[in-house]
Amino acid sequence: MTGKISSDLLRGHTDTIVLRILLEGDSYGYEIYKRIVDKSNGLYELKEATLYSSYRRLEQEGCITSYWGDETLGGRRKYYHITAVGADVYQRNKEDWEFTKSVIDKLI
Amino acid sequence: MTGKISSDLLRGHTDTIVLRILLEGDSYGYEIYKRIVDKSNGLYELKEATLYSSYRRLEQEGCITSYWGDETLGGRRKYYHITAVGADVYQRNKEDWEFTKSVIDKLI
DNA sequence: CAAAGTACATTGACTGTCATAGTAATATGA
DNA sequence: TCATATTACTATGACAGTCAATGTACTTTG
Repeated sequence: MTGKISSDLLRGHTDTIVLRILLEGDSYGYEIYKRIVDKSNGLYELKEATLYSSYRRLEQEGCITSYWGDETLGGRRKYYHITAVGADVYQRNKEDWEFTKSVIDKLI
Repeated sequence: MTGKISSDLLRGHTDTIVLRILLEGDSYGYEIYKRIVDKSNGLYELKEATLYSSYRRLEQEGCITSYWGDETLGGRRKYYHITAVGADVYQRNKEDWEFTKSVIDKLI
């Protein structure tokens, strides 16, 4: 057991995981990153670059919107908010995951 | 539910699935393809091109060996045989999959 | 005051999947 | 018989998600 997950097995789940976190409330990039590391007990080592490209993708698709926090001093934070579209996509992705799991289990 | 699996969710499983089939005995490219379609009730629509690149990869890594069948007439068949290395890799991949499943389930 | 942590972002490389195309033989059905 | 489907293998180039590397800039900690 390597203790980390190959990026090929992660592929395609990043967006869903981000949406999942945003369902619990608005959050910003770095915090989302931290939440994922925490939630997976440090086992899911997805990289910041991967997340930022996920944010861009999700925003382009209308799954999330963004706004700057009102921190007047210190690092500015870009907050993300999940849209109705995003919630739908999350649900669908979750179902796809359950389905995929069962098929892979049959084949492996 | 689309009824098919997105290629991002499949990614990384092809090799393991091929190894799984070869554990049951030698087989050739096109038959392996058919077996996978069958086993998944047509739900796992992986493409031939994907499989052939998997064969190449697996052979380069020493996971499988190949030999031509002795069909004197008709389409020649290239048979694949799993090696000890391949069996090891299969086991490891299977464990990785179980592990990945649990982490993704926690995050999704 | 240096180092670590927070917070955002870009670039270009890598890799697995797949669309497309091609070759060539056999079997089937009209 | 002739067209079509099926079997069987292969190469090429595009695409997309992940990530390593790198950068900026501010704050906190030792």
